Amino acid sequence: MNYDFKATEQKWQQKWDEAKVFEAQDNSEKPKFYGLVEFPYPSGAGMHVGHIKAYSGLEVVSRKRRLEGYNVLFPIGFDAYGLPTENYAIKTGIHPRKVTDMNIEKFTSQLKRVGFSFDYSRVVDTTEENYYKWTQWIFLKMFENGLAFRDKTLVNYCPSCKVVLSNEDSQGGKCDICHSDVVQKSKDVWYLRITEYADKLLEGLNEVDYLPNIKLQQVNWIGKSRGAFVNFNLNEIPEELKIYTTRPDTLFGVTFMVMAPEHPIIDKYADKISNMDEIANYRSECAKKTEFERTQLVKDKTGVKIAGITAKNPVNGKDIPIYISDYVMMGYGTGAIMAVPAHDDRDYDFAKNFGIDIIEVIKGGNIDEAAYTGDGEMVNSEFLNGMDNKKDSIAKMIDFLQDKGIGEGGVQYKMKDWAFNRQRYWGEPIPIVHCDKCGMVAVPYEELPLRLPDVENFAPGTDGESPLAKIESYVNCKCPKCGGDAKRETDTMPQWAGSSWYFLRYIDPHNDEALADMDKLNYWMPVDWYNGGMEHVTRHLIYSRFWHKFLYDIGAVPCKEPYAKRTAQGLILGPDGVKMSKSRGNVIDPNEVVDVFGADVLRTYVLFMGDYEQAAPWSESSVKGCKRFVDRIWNLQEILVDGDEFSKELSSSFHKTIKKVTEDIETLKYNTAIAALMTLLNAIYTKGSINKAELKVLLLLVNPFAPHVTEEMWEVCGFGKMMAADGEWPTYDEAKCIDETIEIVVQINGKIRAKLNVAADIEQADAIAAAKADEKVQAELNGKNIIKEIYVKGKLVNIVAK
RNA sequence: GCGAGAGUGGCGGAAUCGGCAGACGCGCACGUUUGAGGGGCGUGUGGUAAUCCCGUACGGGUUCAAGUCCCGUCUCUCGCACCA
Repeated sequence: MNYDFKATEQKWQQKWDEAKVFEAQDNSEKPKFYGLVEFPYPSGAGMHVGHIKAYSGLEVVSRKRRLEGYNVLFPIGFDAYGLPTENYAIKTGIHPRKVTDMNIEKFTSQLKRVGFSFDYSRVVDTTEENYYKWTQWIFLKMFENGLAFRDKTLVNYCPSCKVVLSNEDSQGGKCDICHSDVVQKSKDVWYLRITEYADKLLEGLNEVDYLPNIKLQQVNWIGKSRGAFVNFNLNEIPEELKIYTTRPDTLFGVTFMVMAPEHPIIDKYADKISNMDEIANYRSECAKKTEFERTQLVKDKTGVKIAGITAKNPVNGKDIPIYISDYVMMGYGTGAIMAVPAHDDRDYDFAKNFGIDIIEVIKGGNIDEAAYTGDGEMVNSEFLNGMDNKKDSIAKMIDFLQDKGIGEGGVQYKMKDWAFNRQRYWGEPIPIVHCDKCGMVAVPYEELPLRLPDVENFAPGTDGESPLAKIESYVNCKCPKCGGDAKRETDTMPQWAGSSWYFLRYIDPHNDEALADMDKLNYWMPVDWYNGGMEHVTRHLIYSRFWHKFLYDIGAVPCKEPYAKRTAQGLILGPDGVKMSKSRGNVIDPNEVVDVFGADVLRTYVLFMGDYEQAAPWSESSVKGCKRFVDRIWNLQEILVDGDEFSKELSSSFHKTIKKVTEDIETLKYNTAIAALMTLLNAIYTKGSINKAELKVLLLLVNPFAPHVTEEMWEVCGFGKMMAADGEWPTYDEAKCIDETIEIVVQINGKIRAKLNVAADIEQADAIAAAKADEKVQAELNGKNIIKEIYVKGKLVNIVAK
């Protein structure tokens, strides 16, 4: 009796759809479970098996939860704004709306063929008006609260093409398109003040259950450091140079200072500087370097000494020179540093290059050879001498700075404000109007959504502007405040915008009054379990936590943290062991696997192929192992007998397997859960029969992995109408997981010499006696003195003898 | 450079409160069924002629007992990267 997976899978996908069994209930007495997977970007290439693995993890958990009696929300949607769609539109002339719809349709059909239990009544598409209306609403709330602002920044700009380029498109300082020199251009851009939430984002990590490495990556990304701000008086001009340092203990070791090349003090006092030519030269050379190059030149420190301005070290009054160098960046701290060559590698390299004094202030290294960055006793530091640098001297120095009014303790973050705009068409329009009289004015809430206008040509405008800038009917408008002529903002939001709050919309996807109803939010939030890729645990996860915390602060959501738990799956590599990519031609299409082996096999394999969190290569032949597994489940019907309780021979195997599968699914150990099911299946075939009570439990256990074949058998065997609706997850009895007899190992001096079958509850004395009674053991022990006897309960006996 | 993780058969991977290394699957071999084609069933499968012995990246150590703990070295993957 061959299993017709094609017909069966189609049959049940249709039945589930018709019965709406996977639709979450908003009003339910049941406990809730909200499982979230990262919604895909619907690219033209369709899904690959990596998507399937990413969704299969929580798919299994969701199916299990339903059988356990939970009201489950397991939604899916599409993060559909983005460059590939736009580029495709530029190339083909097909409107991005149309491209997006086609791609979503393709993705949906792929998802459905795999039999995922998503709630398709709640699909969210970030490019739909009634969705981005609320993305814009959140932006306006941020604008209102001073969290969205405009500021200048340097961007890669090609003067020939007149476009802003990403770092990737300007490698080597040349424009990717016309190969002319790229320059750094100052441009007004939108920012979201995420730094204001840095501490909240850090603190929030204490109340969530993320994998430790995910938490750590977030902590590193935020990059909080403690230190001090210190003001250095400048000798020739009436100005202080403020610096930030994490090492106030080393202030006596300062022998020079360095400013970022673009530091404003230089231009302000250009007339006091006698070598501005040299400085201008250095600056233009730096401007040619892309950020990429700038970070490559780690060892070779370059720079220019500022002639005409020197500083005074505030702790000892010594005069020190000031340099500019591109190893100091305007974007972090104050754009200027105090340099302590004796105890900082970069300052050391610089000092060696420029022949600057190196003064040791912490004992422990050899400053003739290298900077010493470790800890030790303070020297050459007046009132700090003799102290431990780490323990006392930092606090003492900060006290000193504060007393004298020349500095104070402070913190800095590596995380920068979020550059929140793109000069592109296919994104959410930023709902702001520029009025000569009123400045930047928000589009009134009742006018949302601010619709993306139709255009013919999606290519970016000249002078680094968005395609929207070319549409006069869009750009020209009236100021909502004064009614005068005004112009619309023409930049759009970056791709990260829509994905920063989508999990809220799933809760109430059709709401016109609010981004989601508060009662529903109260019921469903927070997300109980969020799974996705490791590549998103910094940016997307931080951004969306930021938005959520802001929404909490304005009372739009009921909880501080959006995700109670976060895990991450590993990649599926190509059969050649490298990352799947179109250019390599090693991409596996899930449709092809479903065609040949069926959805149940695909689902089982992506979870069985290895540790869920680790990357693993695709193996066509290993898929066959899972095919056999599914077929062997089906063929159990041939050896089915009556019975309404577990048979004696299989009872403990069943209890053990229920326990193993129940626990493993909760800890991402899908591979060992499936292995346990295979082991049980082998035991059943060895016995030669399975009764109805046993089959019923087995089908339930296998169902989250292979739902189609188990549903069909559930019906055929008369266990019920539809497992997804009437099945109940089996329970186990801890006491019945234990076998009556067990095998213990007998070691002599740590080497295995015999194996014994004994009663499971055997005591130490009996076990050792039984071991000594063994023939082989006696032979080994002959003529030796027993020194020690060790018994590990249920495992082994070790006899130490000489 | 910094941070995190990982090195186990021909392959994917099991087993880490120290206690039978290689579960489960692939592949392979032999047998069987046989209208035979990426079929089914059974047996075997770390190395070795071996029931001895040797084996979890490499070198030491602790222990009755080490893949697991400690010290040192090497390699790979990922993230961040001149963050003061």
